[in-house]
Amino acid sequence: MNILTRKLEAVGSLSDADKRLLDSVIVRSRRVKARTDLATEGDVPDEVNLILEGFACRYKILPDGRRHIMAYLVPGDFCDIHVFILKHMDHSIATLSPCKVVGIPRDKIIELTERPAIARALWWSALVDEATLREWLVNIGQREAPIRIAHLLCELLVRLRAVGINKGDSYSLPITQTELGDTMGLSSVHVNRSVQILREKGLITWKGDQMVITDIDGLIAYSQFNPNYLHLGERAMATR
Amino acid sequence: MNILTRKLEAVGSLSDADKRLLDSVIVRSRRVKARTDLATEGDVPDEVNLILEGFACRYKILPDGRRHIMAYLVPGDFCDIHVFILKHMDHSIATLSPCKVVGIPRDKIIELTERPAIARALWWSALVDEATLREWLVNIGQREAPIRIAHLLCELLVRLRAVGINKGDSYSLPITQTELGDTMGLSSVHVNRSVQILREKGLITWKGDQMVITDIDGLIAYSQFNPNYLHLGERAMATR
DNA sequence: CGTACTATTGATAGATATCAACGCTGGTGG
DNA sequence: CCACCAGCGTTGATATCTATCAATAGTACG
Repeated sequence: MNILTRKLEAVGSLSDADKRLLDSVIVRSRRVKARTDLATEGDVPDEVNLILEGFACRYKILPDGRRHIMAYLVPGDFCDIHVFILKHMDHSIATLSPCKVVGIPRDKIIELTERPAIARALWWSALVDEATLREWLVNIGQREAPIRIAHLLCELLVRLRAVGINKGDSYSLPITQTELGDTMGLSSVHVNRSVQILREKGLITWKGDQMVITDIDGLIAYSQFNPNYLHLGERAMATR
Repeated sequence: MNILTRKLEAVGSLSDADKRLLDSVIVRSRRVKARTDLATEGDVPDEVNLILEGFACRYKILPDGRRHIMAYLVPGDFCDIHVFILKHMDHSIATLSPCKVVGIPRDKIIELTERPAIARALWWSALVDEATLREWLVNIGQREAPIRIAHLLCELLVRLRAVGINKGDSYSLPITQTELGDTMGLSSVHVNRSVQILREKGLITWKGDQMVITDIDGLIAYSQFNPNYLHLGERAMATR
């Protein structure tokens, strides 16, 4: 079962025909180096990118050169579905790590949306993306740095678990502390000190790409994490 | 022309039949007092609320009692379209000022989405809401307090202008400084001082409900405001 | 074996929160 | 009609959080 199917089945089961259709869109995937734009603000893309492996992000650059990362795109996530309605990209998308990506042409997407179960799952996915944005807004607006970071780490575990690319309470987090800072609205120095607090509390280990959550219950409690906003069914929540 | 039609026509023109259908959903509107929940986190609403007059907001309450406002809902905005896909509300919705609201039953919404032009306009509206959320994330994550507030004031002018309820560069902003703080991730004291900076710079006047932007070009420049993310067509942008 | 990026640390500056107090205003009950 | 009360805006003093600057060390990579 491909990763997209796995993600969409969290919403509701799909017929064999639906699954075959989903398989058929994942052909001719390409490899993309780390830190490469998949789409740039102002673009009018003609196909939709789906991440198969690796981490990508949505970001904006401010006039003074600062960057803010507004979303992480992990395997199973679509980059630019809005293309069908909104003319130009109002933000950019870039890989963070090396990625495997597949570009799905317009026609194929339309074919997908003609299947009610798939259309519903895609709509669910878009709404969850929006709910995640709202939670990020609260996170940045209200929580102080170490808690803010801890909250993100919980979210990522749940999201990666939903597509089965966690390893227990560990996962690959191929980003730098500077990138984490651009995500959390913090300087890289402050991220460093905040991460050290999480380490000292015995909540996590983070070395290279490997994020190990050593005390998941502690991390959830510390970060006030409540996964409701991800709207995962019971099935996905139980999957380890 | 009702306010919903006005908003949706910013995307593309609608047929007379479409307009009549839109008129038909705005019946039996009700008045709601200020500071009243229209939906509460955990609810499973059965109809969709549309704001006709007044300001409402999306918000979440944190375990320690803090509140974060994640969106302003102004006339023409739908509160809870996601109801069709996501079971329960992952946030609450409340009026800020006295409002006129209409509850649109499920069936009516389905009827609306059977019209291609209306369906497209509703989809556009949802995508713009999401783009707005991304811009708010950048705003809170990267800009300091007075600029952050200025940016919001620019956005509100553009949005209210799009539905024709501005008065030149002035509009009714029926919220307190504390509520503005809950929106911007700032304390009310700091909001107060930041607003004074905007006043001293000659950019705005704000007394009671009346927000007067006294130097719109200055405010746009100061806040680095770029309305691209609102994806308004040329028509809406030119409307005063 | 340089080179460049990343992580880390210390010192200092700046932004924002918190606490406390006061005046103003609008509503409300006597 | 007036006294009182509650909420809001405002101000000052102080504490806390976070950014910036600068330096060092580890690490990957050509």
